[in-house]
Amino acid sequence: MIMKQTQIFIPTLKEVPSEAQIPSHQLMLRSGLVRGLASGVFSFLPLGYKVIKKITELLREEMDAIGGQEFLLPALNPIEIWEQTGRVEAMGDVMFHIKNRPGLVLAPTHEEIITFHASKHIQSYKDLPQIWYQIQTKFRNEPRPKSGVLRGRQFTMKDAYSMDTTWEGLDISYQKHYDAYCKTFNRVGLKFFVVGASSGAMGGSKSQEFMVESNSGEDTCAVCYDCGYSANVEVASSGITPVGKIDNCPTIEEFATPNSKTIDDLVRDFNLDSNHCAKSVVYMYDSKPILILMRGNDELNETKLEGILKTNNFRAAEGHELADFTGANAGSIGPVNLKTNIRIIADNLLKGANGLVSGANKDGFHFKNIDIDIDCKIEEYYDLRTVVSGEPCPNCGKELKVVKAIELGHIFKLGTKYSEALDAKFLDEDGQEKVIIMGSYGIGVERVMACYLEQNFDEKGIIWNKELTPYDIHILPLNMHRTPEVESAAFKLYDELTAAGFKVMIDDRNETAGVKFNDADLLGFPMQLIVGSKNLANNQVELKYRRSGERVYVPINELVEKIKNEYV
RNA sequence: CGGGGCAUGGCACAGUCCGGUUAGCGCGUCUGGUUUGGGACCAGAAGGCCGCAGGUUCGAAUCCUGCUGCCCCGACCA
Repeated sequence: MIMKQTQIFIPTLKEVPSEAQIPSHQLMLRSGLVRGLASGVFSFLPLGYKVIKKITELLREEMDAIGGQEFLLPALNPIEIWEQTGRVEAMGDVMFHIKNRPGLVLAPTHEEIITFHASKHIQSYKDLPQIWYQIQTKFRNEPRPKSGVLRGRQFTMKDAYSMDTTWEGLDISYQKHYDAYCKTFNRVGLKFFVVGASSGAMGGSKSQEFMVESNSGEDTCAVCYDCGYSANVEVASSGITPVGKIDNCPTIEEFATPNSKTIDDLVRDFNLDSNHCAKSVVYMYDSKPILILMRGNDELNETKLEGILKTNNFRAAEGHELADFTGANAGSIGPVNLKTNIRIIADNLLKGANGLVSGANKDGFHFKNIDIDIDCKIEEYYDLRTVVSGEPCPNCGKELKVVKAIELGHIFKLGTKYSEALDAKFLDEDGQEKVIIMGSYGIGVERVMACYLEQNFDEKGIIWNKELTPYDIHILPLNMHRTPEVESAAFKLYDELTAAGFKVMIDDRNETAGVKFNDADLLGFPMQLIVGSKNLANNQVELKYRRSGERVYVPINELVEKIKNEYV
């Protein structure tokens, strides 16, 4: 069948539907790739499904290349298997439960099912290692679906699982996936970076996330594009210079600050350097107070604090608690002259600092010329602050960028959590029974598409590349319906290009040139072939490259060869 | 789950505060004609139980109550 635009279902929209907030969602709707069906649930229309199929094919190629074997596991799962690993409880409300068949749940991921099958059939070390993967629909009852296809209740995931006999084997399998993921995302044409991550409810040891920088993202990461350092801002550090000592600093002295409640007030009223204004924040943990001393303009990172306190059971102290423990209200609290004996920790940047200004624990008064070594009782110094954009990279010293990011893929060293729970064992060379050592590796298929769109569009519409585009070439015959020579030339080119292996769509609609140009730019296939009577008179057609906008006039008999050479 | 916003032809919106014949505009769609290299013009047309259910009223898109759905912020997020 000839791919005539009049016969292909591509419901484009001139205006942006009000429900779409982010570029990828707007573009998907406007160019007729998807339609929303319910919150977090989407239908893929023919053009969008072509893109999905291209992504999944690419994923298959890269998974097969590392020895992966494709499965198709059911989305409908017996709850018993999930109970054995304790994840019914761990997943909580995220897992959909079937109401009129209480023994069944909808799978939010597939570690359990893979391990179940492994436990039945993997018997010997000779059966290992294995890499099993699938591309399948997942169901998660997200509390708040958002950002179009980025966070849905139903989505497609390429999930892979490795099974090894040893931890060294797991390292190898993990590295294979790491490399395969880099290759995949490079082929797709995404700018991405990798960050270390916590494994959360998945269990296991090491895990890394593949991230794409985007304002639509839900994670915040610090990235250095020079040396490749990257980390979630929850754990990121920077190479910023400590406050340090100044020479000939006078001794500590109290002074009245009646109108200075905040660091900014102090800086303004007394012409101070905010870096020398030490900020004190008081937290309560396990019913005990702790005073945290930081540079005045720094923000406390609660994830880091959680690591230090070894509990997530903490909160900022309330007003009356501040007065009870320190002797002053917020705005005049400091590490010196505290009413009660409380634990004090400080940020690394303050180590050895002097000349500091901080609250006097007496409303309306501060101390100046504080020497932290002489005047304070700091129990320990830690990295407590949140990294800010522009600070030096802790690795190479170049500028660090703090960016929002979308999580595209996640790789885990699972270990034996699932194989132990589901009794997936094998006999080793010595006849010893051992537990299979597993890894788990996921990529969100729709997210690949959305991330690509977030990175590849302009005011006119989408800019597809060869790897993902639904069609390679868009033929735009102008005034085709009244100029037979245009029509015959356009269809002849269609045949030749198709025969040469390209996916071609021909805009045979009876529309004006402007309409065709604008729709072609919106749909964004890499090349547009404009066939008009003027150029045809010179035996030429116009070739427009969507990404650069460049147009060249090509003799018809050279066209196929030219495209073959260029489009690789 | 907490907070906020929205719901009127396919899309984007006005009308709602202050109730009153046939609910309006732009885009899109259909018909005819004129156009024809960047969303063209003229003429005509189709398409709405104004989210759903109750209530108030002589009369409800408009006021009241309940419900549902969608979007945003937060919480949450293998």
